[in-house]
Amino acid sequence: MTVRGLNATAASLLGLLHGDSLTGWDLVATAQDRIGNFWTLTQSQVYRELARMTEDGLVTVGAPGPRDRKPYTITDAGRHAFAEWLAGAPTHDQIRVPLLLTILFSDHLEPGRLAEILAAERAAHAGRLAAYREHEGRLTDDPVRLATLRFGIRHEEAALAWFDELPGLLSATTPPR
Amino acid sequence: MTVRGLNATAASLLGLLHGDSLTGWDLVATAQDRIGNFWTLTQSQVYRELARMTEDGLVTVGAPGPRDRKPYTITDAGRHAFAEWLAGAPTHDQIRVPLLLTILFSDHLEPGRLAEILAAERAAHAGRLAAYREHEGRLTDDPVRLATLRFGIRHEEAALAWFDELPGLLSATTPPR
DNA sequence: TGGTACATGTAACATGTTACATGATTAG
DNA sequence: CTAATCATGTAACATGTTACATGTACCA
Repeated sequence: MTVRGLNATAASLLGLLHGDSLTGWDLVATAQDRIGNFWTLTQSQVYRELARMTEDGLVTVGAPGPRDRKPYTITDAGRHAFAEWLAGAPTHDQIRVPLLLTILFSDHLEPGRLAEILAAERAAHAGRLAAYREHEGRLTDDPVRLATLRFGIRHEEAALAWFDELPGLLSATTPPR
Repeated sequence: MTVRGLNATAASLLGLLHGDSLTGWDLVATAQDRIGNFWTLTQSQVYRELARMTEDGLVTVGAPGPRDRKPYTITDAGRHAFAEWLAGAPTHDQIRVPLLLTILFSDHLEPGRLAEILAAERAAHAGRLAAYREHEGRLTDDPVRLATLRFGIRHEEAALAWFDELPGLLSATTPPR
């Protein structure tokens, strides 16, 4: 029951618990669906955070159902902790793009290999953009989800535009031997 | 001397060590300068990775200099491990945008608070973009660094465009009571 | 000679990842 | 009755963060 500060992962679980009670399994699925595009969390984390939040009195466990399903319900303390977390300034973004390291050190790479990597990465971004756009059409009713999806779309569009200007930027790299 | 796989953080240190030998302190500063915009690493991590890589024979420590400065030098094994890491497919991007959680759950927030948060975030992005653009002017000679910087610029431009379309997207959110 | 920047590192903890172990229910 | 899926969770490890402890050299 020690009071601990919420992290964003725990907070998002509490956010998802504001409606019905959900089991750990449900939470994994729901999180994947609702925030999976911009926030990853694993099964392990979910169960760990649930155990911790139970200890802290932010959620309560209901009686085990059919397959040992255990519904978690948010408490008033949980709502309060969530509201406090939500009203605080969001922490800084975390962006780590391994490809940029590859590019930065690409002089230690055979030229052909870089082109391969870039092509594969570009394709992955294009695929994600297409999936987002398809999703976009089916989200006309939910403004906040649309807003987060739009962020993803903008992000992927920017990535593609960048991929397309890359050859021009890097052409000077190739040493003229 | 157990062989361990490289992680991106260790690899980037090896990348930076391809020129001169550098001390842990130097590496922190150099990393901040060269990859700081898209890859964070702390002092603690640097010393930990250096200790580990020394154990693994990827780098060697030179004789302590003036202020107990210890120059680290990459070994052939280190170069090999780095080359192998670099040629591999980059791992997937890691993007975590806490603000998107804030927005997704913004119905639990007083309306005015959301506007405040958005304004502050937008300003932060605008500031970063300005800094990048200023930097851009002074980078005409280094194509790979320019390429990574351009990624940052594209990313920030996308963010700003998204902030500007946000009010329109979210206006439907406000329940008409 | 006293403060600042340099330079090392450890300790403790928080968070995230991967792999595994266990069993219940359901669908075919 | 058997395979797939649901559902729990632990263990071990990797990575990242924050705070602290220690001392050195330089500069005003």
